[in-house]
Amino acid sequence: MGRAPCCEKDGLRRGAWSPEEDQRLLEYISQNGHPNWRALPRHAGLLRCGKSCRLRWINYLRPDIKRGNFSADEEALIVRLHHELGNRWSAIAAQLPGRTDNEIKNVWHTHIKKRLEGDAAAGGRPKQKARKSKAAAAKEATAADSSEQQPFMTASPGLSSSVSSGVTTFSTATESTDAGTTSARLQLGATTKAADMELESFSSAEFPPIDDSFWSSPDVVDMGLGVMDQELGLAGPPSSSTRDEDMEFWLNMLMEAGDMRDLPSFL
DNA sequence: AAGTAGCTCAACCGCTGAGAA
DNA sequence: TTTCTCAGCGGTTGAGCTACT
Repeated sequence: MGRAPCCEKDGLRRGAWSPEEDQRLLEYISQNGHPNWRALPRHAGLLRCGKSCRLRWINYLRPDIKRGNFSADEEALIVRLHHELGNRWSAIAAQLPGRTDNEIKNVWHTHIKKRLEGDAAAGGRPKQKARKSKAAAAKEATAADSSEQQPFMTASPGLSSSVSSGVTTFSTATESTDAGTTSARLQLGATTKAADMELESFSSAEFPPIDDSFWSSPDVVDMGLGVMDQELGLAGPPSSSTRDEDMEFWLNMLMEAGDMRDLPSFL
């Protein structure tokens, strides 16, 4: 089967996008949408291939992209979803509103995976330098700005200690105070249709099929996230037994991170 | 202050599946 | 049914940045 080349290499720009290109793409899509990525750059006057435009839009320019570091509960959710779905980053991203598959993939490989491995190897706290790039700082600044614009984003000064007390791997010096901590939980109800389809179709010998109602059930929304509610005083009366079990679940998961294959028993 | 090593993340590459012809 | 085109996905890369020596 013949496959069209990604793009004609001749005359097309590659590499980092300039602000002008971003502006052009943004303006074009806001006016015309993106019915045809392949034709889009030509119509928009961009010397890029459609694929590049699509990636730039999805991973950076889309207005609903959430900036800033991943919160502890977002990371916890990623850990759980990765355990359930494997490297299906788009399916995982569908459960994290405002996050892209690329971003989640990067975070998994650069943060979460290392922490889990560190825990498994050292049986304790992973070593990670307290580093913060300019880009990350800028992102955080943007996140702080957007948190003012988006009421659902709640700063959580107490999060680091509270979460780390139960889930040691999710607390680092660089990521202790994130805006948007509760957004993932609050937006979980807004499961996208695509995600639903993904989850409907997901079924394997290793994992049982997941019912749609699973994702909207209070148990799931609370799983590993309810702790935050308590700390932040956001939730009603805690159901202590389930919350304790949740804590125990995450502890076990992270303690056993070296042997992730054994985890499906929690399902 | 300079050099080096390690980290982050935006972007690219190549493959797959779906839909149209 | 076969062929072709396209969008989307996951894996990988490398430039730029920061911490460390």
